[in-house]
Amino acid sequence: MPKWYIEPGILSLFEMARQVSRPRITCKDIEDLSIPTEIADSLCSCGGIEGLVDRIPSDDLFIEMRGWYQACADPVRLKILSLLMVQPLCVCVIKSVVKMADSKLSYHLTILKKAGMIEGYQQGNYIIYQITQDAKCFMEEELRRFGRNKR
Amino acid sequence: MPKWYIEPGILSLFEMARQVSRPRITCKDIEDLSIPTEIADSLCSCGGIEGLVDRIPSDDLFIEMRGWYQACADPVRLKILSLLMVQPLCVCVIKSVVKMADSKLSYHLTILKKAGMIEGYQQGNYIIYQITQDAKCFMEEELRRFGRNKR
DNA sequence: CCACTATTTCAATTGTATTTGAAATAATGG
DNA sequence: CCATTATTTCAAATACAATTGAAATAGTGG
Repeated sequence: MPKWYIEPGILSLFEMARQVSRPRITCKDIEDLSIPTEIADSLCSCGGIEGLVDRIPSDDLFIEMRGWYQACADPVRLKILSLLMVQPLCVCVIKSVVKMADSKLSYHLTILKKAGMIEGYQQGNYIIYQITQDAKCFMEEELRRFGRNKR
Repeated sequence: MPKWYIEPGILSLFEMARQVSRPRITCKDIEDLSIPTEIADSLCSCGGIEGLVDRIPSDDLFIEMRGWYQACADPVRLKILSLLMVQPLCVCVIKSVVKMADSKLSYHLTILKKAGMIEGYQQGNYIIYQITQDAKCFMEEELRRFGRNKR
């Protein structure tokens, strides 16, 4: 379990600092920034700026995540992913649903492929795309989340 | 439960079509596209192109989802979200972690705010940002997913 | 090998997101 | 009201992603 993982429902340090009488601990790396007491105190009890940084993932992970969300940041691509959740499809069927120029569709398919969200195999003249396991899990979860919010 | 929701683990129509002897049903909206038998059959049993479209969410939902992922599609913004999962923070503390020009940071904060992922309240001279409940749930789930994949 | 279809690649253009630095706003304390 | 600090806004410049149409690739069937 990575050190930055926070169990849902656990009282955050900030919430604790709010409830406890102000201890006014001073941490070396925050004493030069003059910040509100409430923030300063709870920041101190998690180890100051350093402690804060220790509790978050590495920059590399954020870069990896960025790639995934970037691929999702387009309604056409999300639609393609949803279509492929129903069943694997060849490009021409996807095209007949999303209705766009071949090269444009191919561009979006390439982006999804590079992000590891879909994969294609050739069958005769056709290329059949299917959604990857990772993307399927992600989309199931996300459609649930968004479906809940709006009816 | 929306009609496009698919219970995880259920045999997809595609998988079923694979196992059943080929029925060669013809649907009006796919008979003009000449596509591989395997695809055609399972596509028919889900109602052809029309049936396929019925099983996916509306374009509006994809547009809404796009907004969310677009906001996530940046390592700095993901880092800010992670920081705010530890505790609410004022801009100057965030700045001392992500180390960038004020206006740049403010730009990214605005994007997260517009996406409904963070919200800020003023406290004296400072503005304190906190992560919203929706964004917190999302990030917890997502950090779990990405944390699992790569150690 | 040829003609045909499905799909991708490429280079040029267009469009959108990000960065930058300067100026504006807003709260504070004197 | 003034000077100070924290933060945002704005317009111009830069960088990056998406669109377009033409050309290339790759499989099929004759």
